[in-house]
Amino acid sequence: MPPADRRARRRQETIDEILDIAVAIMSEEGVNGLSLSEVARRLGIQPPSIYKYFPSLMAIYDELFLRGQTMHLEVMRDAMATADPGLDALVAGLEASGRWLLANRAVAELLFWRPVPKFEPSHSAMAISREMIDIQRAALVDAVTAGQLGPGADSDEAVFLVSTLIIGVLSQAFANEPDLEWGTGRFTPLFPKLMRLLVAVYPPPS
Amino acid sequence: MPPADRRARRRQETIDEILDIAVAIMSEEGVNGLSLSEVARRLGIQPPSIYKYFPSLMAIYDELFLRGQTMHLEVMRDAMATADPGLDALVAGLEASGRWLLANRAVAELLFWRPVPKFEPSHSAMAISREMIDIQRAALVDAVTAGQLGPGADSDEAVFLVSTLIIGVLSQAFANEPDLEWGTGRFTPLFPKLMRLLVAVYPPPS
DNA sequence: ACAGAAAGCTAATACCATTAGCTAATGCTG
DNA sequence: CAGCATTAGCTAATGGTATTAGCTTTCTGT
Repeated sequence: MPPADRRARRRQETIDEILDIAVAIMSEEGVNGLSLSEVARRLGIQPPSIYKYFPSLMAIYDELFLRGQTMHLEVMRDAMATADPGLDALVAGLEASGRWLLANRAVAELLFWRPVPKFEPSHSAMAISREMIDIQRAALVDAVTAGQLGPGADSDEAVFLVSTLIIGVLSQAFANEPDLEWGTGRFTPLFPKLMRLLVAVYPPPS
Repeated sequence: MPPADRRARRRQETIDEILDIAVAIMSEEGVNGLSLSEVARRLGIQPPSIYKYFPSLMAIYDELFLRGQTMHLEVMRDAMATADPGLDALVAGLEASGRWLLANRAVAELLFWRPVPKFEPSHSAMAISREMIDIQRAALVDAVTAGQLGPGADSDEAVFLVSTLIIGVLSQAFANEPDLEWGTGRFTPLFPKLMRLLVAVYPPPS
C-alpha cells in the first residue's frame, strides 16, 4: 500500500468520525441540540481542536446536509432502478425515500425543515436537489408515455405535488409519532392511498 | 373602573409584551433563535428579571404554543362558520388555516414542526388539538350526509389525510419559499388541487 | 402610613462557540 | 536518517447563553 498520504487518510477518518458523532447527537438531542463541545467530549478531545477539522458548527451542518442529500438521492435512485420504469418506479422510489427519511430522522429534518436559522443550502446542494427533481420527472414522463398517467403528469407541478404528499406524511409522523416505524401509526400507512391519489389527479386517457 | 387588581393588570400587560417580543424575535431569527437575553434587551430590562414572569425559556415556548393553537383553532372555526356546512366549510376552514399558518410562520413551526427538543405539548394543548380534529370531522360528516363525499370520508383517516395535505404544502413553502404570500410560488397554489383530490379519494355515491 | 408583595437589580455559576497562541508529534524530503 | 514543516492537539481567554441567589426599591392594598 503506497502511503500516498497516510496523514490525509487519518484526517479523513477523524472527519467522518466527527460527522457520525454529530448525527448521533442530533438523533438524541434534536437537530439543534448539536453542540461542538459534546462532539469533542465524545471524541475525547478538547472543543477547540474540532476547529482543526471544521471551521465552524455551521460547516458541520453544511457537510451533513450535503451528505444526507447525496445518500437520499442514491437510495431513491436505487429503489427506482429495481422496479418497472414508469409509475411503479416512481412509487418504489418515493416509498424508499419515505422509509429512509423516517429512519434517518435527524438528517431528514436538516434536509427538509431547515431547523437551523441562517443556514442556506450551498450551490452543490442545489444541484443535487435538481437531480432529485429530474429523476422523478423522468419517471413521470415514462408513466405518461406508458399510459399510466395523464399528460398533465409530465410537469414540475406533478413533481411538487408528489414531494408535498410525502413531506406531509413525514411531517405528521415526526411531530406526532416519533419512534414509530414505517407502515405503523396513523400517518405513514396513508402513503399507498396518496399514491393512488396521484392517478386520480392525472387520470390516464382511458 | 374598579381597580380590581391594578397590579395584576400591569403584570398581564408585561407578560403579553414579552410574548409579542418573543414572536418578533422568532420571526427574525428563527424559532430557536429566541433568547431570553434578547427579550430582556428589547424590553429594557435585565435578563434575570424575565424570571419574575416566566419560570424558564421553555415556559415561554409553552405559552406561545398554547396561544398559537387557540388562535389557529379560532381562525379555522370562524372561516368554517361563514361557509355552507359540509365540504365548503371544510375547504374554507383549511384555506384559512393555511393562510394563517403562512402568515404566522414562527408560531406555525412551533405548532407543527417541534423545532425545540424536549418540549412536549401540555395536556391542555392536547385538548385543543382534539377539538381541531373534531370540527374537521364534523364538517366531513356533514359532507357525507349531504352526498358531497363518500361514506369513507367520515373517518379519522380522512382528517389525517386532510391535515397531511396542508402540512405538506406548508412544509415545502416554508423550506423553499419563505416570505412568499399564499397563492404565489410553486406550492401554495397546489392547495385547490389538493382539495379536489379529497373528492377523488372519497367519491360521492354518484 | 405602613407592611408586604412585586419587580426590578447585581453577582455568580455553568454552559456554549470561537479565537489566539503555544507545544508536541508526525511524517515527507533531502 | 536527520531535519523541518505541517498537523493535531493543548490551554487560556472572550463574549455569548440560561439560570439561581439574594438584595433593594417601588408600588399598592389595607
